[in-house]
Amino acid sequence: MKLITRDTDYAIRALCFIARRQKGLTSVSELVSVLGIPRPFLRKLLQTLNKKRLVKSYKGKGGGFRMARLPRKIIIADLMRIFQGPLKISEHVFKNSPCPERKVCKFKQKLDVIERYVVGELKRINLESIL
Amino acid sequence: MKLITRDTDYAIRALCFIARRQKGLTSVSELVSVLGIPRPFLRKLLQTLNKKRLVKSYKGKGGGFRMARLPRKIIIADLMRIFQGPLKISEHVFKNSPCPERKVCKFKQKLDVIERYVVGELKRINLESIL
DNA sequence: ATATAATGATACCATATTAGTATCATTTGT
DNA sequence: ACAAATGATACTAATATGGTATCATTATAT
Ligand code: FES
Ligand code: FES
Repeated sequence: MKLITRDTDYAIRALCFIARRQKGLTSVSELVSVLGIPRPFLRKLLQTLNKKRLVKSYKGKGGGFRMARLPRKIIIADLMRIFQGPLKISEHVFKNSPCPERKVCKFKQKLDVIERYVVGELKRINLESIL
Repeated sequence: MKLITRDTDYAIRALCFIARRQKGLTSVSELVSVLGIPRPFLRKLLQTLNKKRLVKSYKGKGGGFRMARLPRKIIIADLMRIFQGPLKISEHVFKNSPCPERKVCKFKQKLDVIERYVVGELKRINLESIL
């Protein structure tokens, strides 16, 4: 029952580090030495963060990454969607097709309530609030 | 981000069916034909439910399963623990050892709040309430 | 120009978890 | 004795997660 996968977790730590540096770039090498995250994995994460425009990358010697927006505009729920897909916790399933009873299922209804709360909270957590 | 695995899901459906039958036993064959769950898988689930004393099994011809306690005493959180292990959603991890910063980490603190809510709610859902 | 140090793109591999099967033993009613 | 049920247990398949490897591209410094 893991809400946060390692992708997301690592990405958050990397972003925290980058965000704290007000000016200038942060290279993968630096992040690796500080955070201890496996280099190729971290590189992959940063590349997707770049594609998704959460950071801006600069190639070439002296290059690296900087934030592409204010930390308070970086929402944990968005990071989770990027690395983990849609924020859904309550899909009853019937051999890979959605359960036919889902419209009336009381259990699903209760899970939906939980889901709404969880997703709501995750949308409220931004990078600034955990710096 | 799946809260409920298929084990648990199937188990709940099976229990619902068994619980609705006030008197007498329910066999795996019957459950299979009604619920469409793969037979050996369902058998495995019911065997663990029996070991955990949520149902009582009867062997031999004409045998099957019945509830071992009132539906309202069957708690979803317990089922999840049985099939999915401890109810934890917020473990920051650092290459398989727990993260050293977890005591002061603001993100973890926020996840803890979410976790307490979720687990609290899951403990409140019982079989009766979803019949 | 060229060497170097950085990221981009992509494909691949390893491990763990989840989902499902198979087989044989045991019990019980007829 | 036989048939119909569960018990125990080991195995296999599929998927998701975590991590590597490789080569291409870009920018800087000399
Ligand atoms: S949605 Fe199918 S039984 Fe709940
Ligand atoms: S508990 Fe380690 S960074 Fe949050």
